[in-house]
Amino acid sequence: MNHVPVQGAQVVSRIAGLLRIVGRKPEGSSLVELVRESGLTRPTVHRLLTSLASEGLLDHSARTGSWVLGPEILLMGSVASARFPLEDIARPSLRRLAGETGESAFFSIRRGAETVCLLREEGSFPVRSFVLHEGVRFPLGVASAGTAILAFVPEHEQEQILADWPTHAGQFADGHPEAVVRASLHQTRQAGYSVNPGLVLEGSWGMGAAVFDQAGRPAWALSLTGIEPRFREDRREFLGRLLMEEAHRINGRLQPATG
Amino acid sequence: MNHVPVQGAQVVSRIAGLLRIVGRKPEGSSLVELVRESGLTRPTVHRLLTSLASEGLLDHSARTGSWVLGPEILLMGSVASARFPLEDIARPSLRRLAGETGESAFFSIRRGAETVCLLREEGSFPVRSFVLHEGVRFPLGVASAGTAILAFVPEHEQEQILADWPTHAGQFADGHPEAVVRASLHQTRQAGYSVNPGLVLEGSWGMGAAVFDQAGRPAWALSLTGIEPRFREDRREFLGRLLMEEAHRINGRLQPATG
DNA sequence: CAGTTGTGTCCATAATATGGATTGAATCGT
DNA sequence: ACGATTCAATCCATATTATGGACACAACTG
Repeated sequence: MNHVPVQGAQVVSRIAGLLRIVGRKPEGSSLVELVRESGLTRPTVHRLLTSLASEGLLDHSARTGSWVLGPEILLMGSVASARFPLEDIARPSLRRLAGETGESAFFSIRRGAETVCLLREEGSFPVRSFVLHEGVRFPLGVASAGTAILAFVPEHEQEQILADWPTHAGQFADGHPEAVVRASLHQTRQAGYSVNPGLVLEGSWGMGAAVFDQAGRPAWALSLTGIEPRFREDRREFLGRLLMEEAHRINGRLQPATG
Repeated sequence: MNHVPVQGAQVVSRIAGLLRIVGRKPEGSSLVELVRESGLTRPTVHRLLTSLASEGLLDHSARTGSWVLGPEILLMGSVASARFPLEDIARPSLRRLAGETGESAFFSIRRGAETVCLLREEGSFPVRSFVLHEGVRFPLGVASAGTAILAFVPEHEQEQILADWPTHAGQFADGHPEAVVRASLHQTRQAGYSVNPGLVLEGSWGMGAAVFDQAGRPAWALSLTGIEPRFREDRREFLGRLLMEEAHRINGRLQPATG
């Protein structure tokens, strides 16, 4: 949880943190889980959650006891997406990717030093990975989407992240030694697309391509995931070309996500 | 702003209020506007906005000075919509409605004693009303969507709202005397669809049909808007039938929005 | 260039959120 | 069947934290 409250109102920071955690999993989170992840005390978390729920920002499933994003978030999200017409712009590409490859296709956005999965389109192939779904966050440089984006970020920003790699990578530091990441970034710049050979979860492979905003910055990514046998050498070129083709169609059509 | 902070954390209530106000207009709101609408003092609003922006929940356009919903809202909205697959379920109906009628079509949700516009699909007819768009809220019973929903709400809830109609209707009380609303509700129950003969804005007509959730409650609505000549008597039956047909397709397919 | 309107910042004060402690409910293991 | 364990909910004295009056500044306006 590397969020530095900037000034004043740290309640805002706490609330935002809780919302983010709840928003990571569509099925929601339990109180203890939120206490653990947020680092706050139980009474505080409980009170904030209750208040947020009474405002409609969260929902509390009495049955399972889990907290999920509420209807007001849905409403606001609907308004926010007027500025980012993802369904219109990215969805068709995901449909084509999933359709032509059979794998599951994803659309992610860069948020600071993270990527967040925004859209998912299931493929037809019967074995599917559920590591990635809407709301899942990875540090930049981890997983195919984050690698595709980081590879095309300005060098000084890249170095900033790599300089303190273990901290940045957090729980993924083990499976992603700095040298491997650097090599992967280099490879990505060469090929134009990234390959994640099951580093996040063994056997669960992925490939990604960066999508650039109007200002030419890598702000989004398309990616595919599936099991290892579907990402063998001979198929990679085909998948990579497809990803880059679709990324190219979206390039420049989405506003930069400032902030 | 009829929001009663339930317990504890009233900052949450303030924050939620601000987010709601910002979320009413896709183009965002200015600081003064937010101060006026929220009833808070300027420094407080400013501090909260700044904090919210630093968390990515809002964006601050330095150029226009207006505050808009930020990328984090988009992300969370994307996750929340996994629970309410509006694009999959409601969008096709809107496309058909707009396509077959030429008018603009809308999908709204009931939130407590309000309706909130969630989706908009522009029609082809060259004169279009922009009274209704994503994020716009009306008191239940005002505008065609709110009338369609209120008409099928359990009678005691209906009476609860009508009992204190002027307060509930707020700025719309003038154009919507209680007697007119009662008649309109009755009419809606008879026909199955609602008609708003330009009560919100003269010349801007609308028609709506309620959509019921799995529990059989009127929780959503489809509606059409356009100018008066397009809603003359002879065309209303056609539009009403179309609305009800599409509403019927969606009925029961959307979860109830608890809270 | 004085008047107006809107934005941004400071800081003493008071109000508000905090969290340790307690109780209650539910699930588990033997 | 029952103590042990885990999780949820609530209370309330305390001090941390948000508050808003006052001030400063910038951008228009007539």
